[in-house]
Amino acid sequence: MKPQRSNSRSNSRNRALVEAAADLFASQGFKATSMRDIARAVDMLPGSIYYHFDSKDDLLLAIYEAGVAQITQTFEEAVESLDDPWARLEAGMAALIRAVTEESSFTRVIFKVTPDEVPKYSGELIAFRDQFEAKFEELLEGLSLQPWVNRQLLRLMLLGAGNHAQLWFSPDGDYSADEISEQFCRFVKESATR
Amino acid sequence: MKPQRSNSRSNSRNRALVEAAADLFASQGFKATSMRDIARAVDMLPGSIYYHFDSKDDLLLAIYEAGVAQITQTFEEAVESLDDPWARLEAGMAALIRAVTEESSFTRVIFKVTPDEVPKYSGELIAFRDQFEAKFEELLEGLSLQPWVNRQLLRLMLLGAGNHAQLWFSPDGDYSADEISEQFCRFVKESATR
Amino acid sequence: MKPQRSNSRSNSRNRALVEAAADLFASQGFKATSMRDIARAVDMLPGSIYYHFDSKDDLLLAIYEAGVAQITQTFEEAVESLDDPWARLEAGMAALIRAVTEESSFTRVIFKVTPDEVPKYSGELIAFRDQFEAKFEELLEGLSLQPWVNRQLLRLMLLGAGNHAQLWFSPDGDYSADEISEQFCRFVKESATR
Amino acid sequence: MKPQRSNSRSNSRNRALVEAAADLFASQGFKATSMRDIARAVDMLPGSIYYHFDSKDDLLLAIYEAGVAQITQTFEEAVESLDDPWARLEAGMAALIRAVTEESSFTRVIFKVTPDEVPKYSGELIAFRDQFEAKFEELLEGLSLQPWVNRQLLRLMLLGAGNHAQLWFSPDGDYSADEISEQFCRFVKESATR
DNA sequence: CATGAATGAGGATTCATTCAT
DNA sequence: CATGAATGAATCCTCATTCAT
Repeated sequence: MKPQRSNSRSNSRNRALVEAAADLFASQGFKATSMRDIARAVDMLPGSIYYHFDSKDDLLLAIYEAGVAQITQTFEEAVESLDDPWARLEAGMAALIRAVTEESSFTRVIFKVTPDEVPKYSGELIAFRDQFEAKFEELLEGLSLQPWVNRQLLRLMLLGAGNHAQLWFSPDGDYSADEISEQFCRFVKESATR
Repeated sequence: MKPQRSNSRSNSRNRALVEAAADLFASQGFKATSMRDIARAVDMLPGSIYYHFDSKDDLLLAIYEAGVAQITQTFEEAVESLDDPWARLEAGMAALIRAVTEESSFTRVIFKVTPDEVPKYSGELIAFRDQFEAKFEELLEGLSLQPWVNRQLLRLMLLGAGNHAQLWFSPDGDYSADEISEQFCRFVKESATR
Repeated sequence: MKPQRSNSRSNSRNRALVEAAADLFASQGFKATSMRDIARAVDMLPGSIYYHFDSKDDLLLAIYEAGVAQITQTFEEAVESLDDPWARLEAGMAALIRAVTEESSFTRVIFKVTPDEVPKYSGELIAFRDQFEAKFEELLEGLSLQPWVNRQLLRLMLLGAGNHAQLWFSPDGDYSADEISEQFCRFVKESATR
Repeated sequence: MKPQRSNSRSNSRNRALVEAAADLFASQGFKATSMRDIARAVDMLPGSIYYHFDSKDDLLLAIYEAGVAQITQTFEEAVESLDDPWARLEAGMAALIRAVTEESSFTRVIFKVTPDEVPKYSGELIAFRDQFEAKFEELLEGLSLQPWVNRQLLRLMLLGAGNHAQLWFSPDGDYSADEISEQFCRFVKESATR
């Protein structure tokens, strides 16, 4: 009775829909955004959204997917041309901060909406997050560090610090994403390399 | 016309009410927790809650207030007996991680529910948060650091890293709050001092 | 289990209670005024009102009773010293307008709150209203009128006109209750006599 | 961001909805009528009403609008074929009495529900009322009256008398709207001319 | 005389969702 | 592709009232 696999025809309206939803989820949160809000933003009726997506949860899933794809790409582009592991870390960190703040709302949704808000897909959402964190982990692998350094905790510290920027970063503020990244990484570089 | 300091009589039921609400807000989030949920948890009727608090928002305000009081106290107790600035930082950081994770749900609410979820009181909630962050800032003032260190960004990094622990920390996990704090602070200490 | 006949001990608090309720009923209406509103106005708790009155409806009943007593007295005082039937009509009409507007809120309640808002006592309330209207009717009996005049409709016209003043009369307006009454009565006098 | 002229699609159900609401508002009052009551009357669920109207207040606004349109039309039809100012007054007055009593409940709502019951729209509601009263005023302008007559007070007297009929008029009673109007106007005509 | 605490029913409104057209 | 109309359950909250103390 409902043959399609993951109901999301990709045409112009569909794109606008996802973008509007991402904007709203990123700025107000998932629960606080209603289907009405989204519909209004794309000049549609609430019911019409269901032609494109089976549910609000599915919409979020699509946004997460697109967001991870995007941040991964941004991340890789920032890093691929660099050889020095520390330069790569710094570039990656800067990409994270940008993703969490300025960049498109797709990426911001990933860090704003936590998987446990959508039990139905929490597994998938966590998987998407992990997918990105794995990229980040790779970055750390390239570093040669002092024996006292716990790589897992280092990763968590940097991720947390970067993530947190979404709460205080302002494009008009005193620091750019690059400057912030440089400062954060310097603590690690100066301490963890003899 | 009637002073009434913000409707919240303090007796046994009232306490249970706030605690139940804090538990739920901390674990499910503010929006996702209904007054019904809270009422059920304390075996009350939803309407009865309004004898104790004027609104759901006011409940959150009370929790924030209690949470900040508690974390501030925990924080100060952890730090006051210590003289060495780095030892103080480490102890403070550990207190933050504990507050964000194990400790009573009151403190967890502060880091889980963001002020912008409650427009009516966002000002007050931010003030409560700042109150704690000021304590944290004091800690950093005691440190003598290299000239390249930006104290503001350092504070933000540590706060973010600690804050983030709420998402991954597990009391049964590989590391204790103390161990995590020690690792985080070591990056700073080893790099930022001579 | 509840011996008292019409539960309304008359002491100071009781008086304040009825007055506050009358004020609120007169200005906001019966349905729109909550027991909480009334309690707040006399610095009591909502539950405490029930020591004095058995229900909100009973409160209204008491107000109606007091209101009718008062308007009747005002009315009689205005009229008793006069002999000329037309002068009596004019004075009575002026008393009505005052009752509906400036005078204590007790009388205003009678003309603002309609009996059908309180099914339980609608009979009693109507009786109270009739009690006053009877006074008004007496006034008309003294007049000698042309045969074409229907006394019942005349009464209804004057009552309606006076009643209506509650909606537009202002103590700071262009006309006093006396002037209004004089104008209204003049139409009747000039046409209905010889 | 979206004009939307005030949410009220016009089709069959919508019409039934407004009519049912008008009936209930006219007979029980605005505050005393719940959305549940209205929904039950049209065999809908309470929530469904909100597809057609944004709020209970908006429903009242729509009814007022329709009511004023209707009474204005009735009024004009009654008056337009007549030339004699006194005949016009009498016809207009009769139309008012009918509007307040027998006629559709739309018009009755205007005279039963006072603007101050709905603070949000009290301005608009007053404007609607004024719109009708202006029609009534025009009627008086055509009359040549004695110098002692205050046209404003005359208007208020007639309006009040007519308005009041809603409380006592019965279609099965002793008098028709025409008879009542004739009697009321006669007082004015006989006194105020020559 | 009154309070403190609660009840239970009902208030308006919002929600994600459905489905015939 | 989308709408127009509705559902049903849940939302926060307010109500008049009760009753042990």
